[in-house]
Amino acid sequence: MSNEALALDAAQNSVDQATRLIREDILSGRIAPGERLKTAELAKRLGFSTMPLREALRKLEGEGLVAIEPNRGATVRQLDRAYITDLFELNTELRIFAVRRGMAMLTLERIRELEGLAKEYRMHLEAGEDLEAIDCNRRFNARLVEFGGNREALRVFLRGWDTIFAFRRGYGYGTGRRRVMAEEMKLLIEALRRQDATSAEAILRMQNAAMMEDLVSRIAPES
Amino acid sequence: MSNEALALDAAQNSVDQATRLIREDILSGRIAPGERLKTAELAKRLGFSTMPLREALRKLEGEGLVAIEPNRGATVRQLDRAYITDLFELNTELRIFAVRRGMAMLTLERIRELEGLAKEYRMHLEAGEDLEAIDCNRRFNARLVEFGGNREALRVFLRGWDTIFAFRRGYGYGTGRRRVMAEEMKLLIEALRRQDATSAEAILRMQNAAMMEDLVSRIAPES
DNA sequence: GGAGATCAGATTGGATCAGTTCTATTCCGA
DNA sequence: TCGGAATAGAACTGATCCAATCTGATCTCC
Repeated sequence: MSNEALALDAAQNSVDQATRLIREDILSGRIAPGERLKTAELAKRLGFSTMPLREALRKLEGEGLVAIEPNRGATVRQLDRAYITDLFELNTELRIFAVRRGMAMLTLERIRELEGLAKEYRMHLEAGEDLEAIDCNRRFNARLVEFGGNREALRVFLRGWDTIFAFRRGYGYGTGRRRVMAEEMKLLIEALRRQDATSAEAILRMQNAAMMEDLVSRIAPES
Repeated sequence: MSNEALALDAAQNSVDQATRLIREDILSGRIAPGERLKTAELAKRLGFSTMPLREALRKLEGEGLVAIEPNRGATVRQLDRAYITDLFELNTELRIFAVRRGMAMLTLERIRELEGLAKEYRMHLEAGEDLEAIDCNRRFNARLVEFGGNREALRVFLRGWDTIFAFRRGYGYGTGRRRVMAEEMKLLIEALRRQDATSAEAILRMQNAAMMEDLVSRIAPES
């Protein structure tokens, strides 16, 4: 499991280092879905022996990021349409769950933190800094789920989020949704301030519907 | 990821076979949480060389079942109280989500299938066949979540369920809840028949509260 | 000209081995 | 008798080797 997504990698030995490097390469899009991961090639590129890489690939197989077929080696896992939409829907549900559960424990400080992140998001947006905006969006939502207080939900959410974005990178982002997103953050925070779970849930569901439409339109009809 | 929990293991090579065997040993409780998994010992017991076992353990590390510390080897992951309760709560939420989402797509045939499983559960209960009853309960709930139509939710649910039960095995089950459980299955099915999502959700939440209380009472106060 | 067999190169799978790190016992001194 | 250090053993880590398998290209035959 991605304990490392929360607590950082110890990464003292080659296996952990290699795992982290390959994982980053996949999630950042430097290695595309479907691409083969040959141990010899990775060994040369990353400077390890093939042994640690074999173990690293197995670990990533366990995480679901790569698929290993007997005698054919590892490939970056193909993410089909159903998988991505299921993942996305699940993540929306996790956010709603977190908001409902965390509403009572929300402090003013936490709301301010979310406001800060929303503001940062708008700034990056206006400056045209796409990558920073995306990262900020991730931090906003991760924090939102974290305030729900269920660490397992957060773990599942983060893995899903990263996988979805690794996928979207290949298909491009919809820039049209960006400004709406900033507006939705604002509305959500207001709902949180009012302790209005119903409104918050409605906002998240609307957001889900819009994002899902955008997502599906980019994916080939059947895959 | 436990693709194998859904699609069965191909298991042509030693690594996949070893992974499956060790996973079963852990989830069935034959190997206790915290116990060390020495490659040499496993190699002798399972009849493989140490090489495939190293990779198998890495894969299980990715799945979150074992923890590997540098130069100290693998141990069955320790499941603390917060982890288990978070997992349990998440699973309840996933069931509620599945019921809400799957309600509209419920056919009479599916409801009958659930009824069949509920009946089987009662029979095993009266016959005192605990293990069969537990397995039946798992199938009932897995089917319930599956009818929700979100395969990712199902995957997360199953992994959580298996982990929780691997944990409970060590602390013993509450036999007092058994008969209530059978009653709750019945009520849930009735609610599904009436397309009454609100009732169904209420039943699941009540069940969650009762189970959680039972669970927490068995765990040491702090761990 | 196309389909299937064949063969060489590339890649994975499993095994063994030396080096390093950790663990647990033992031994020595206070 | 207790505490700490030294040591011996066990286990893990990383590297290399060889066999088994796959991939892709060429060649032959229909």
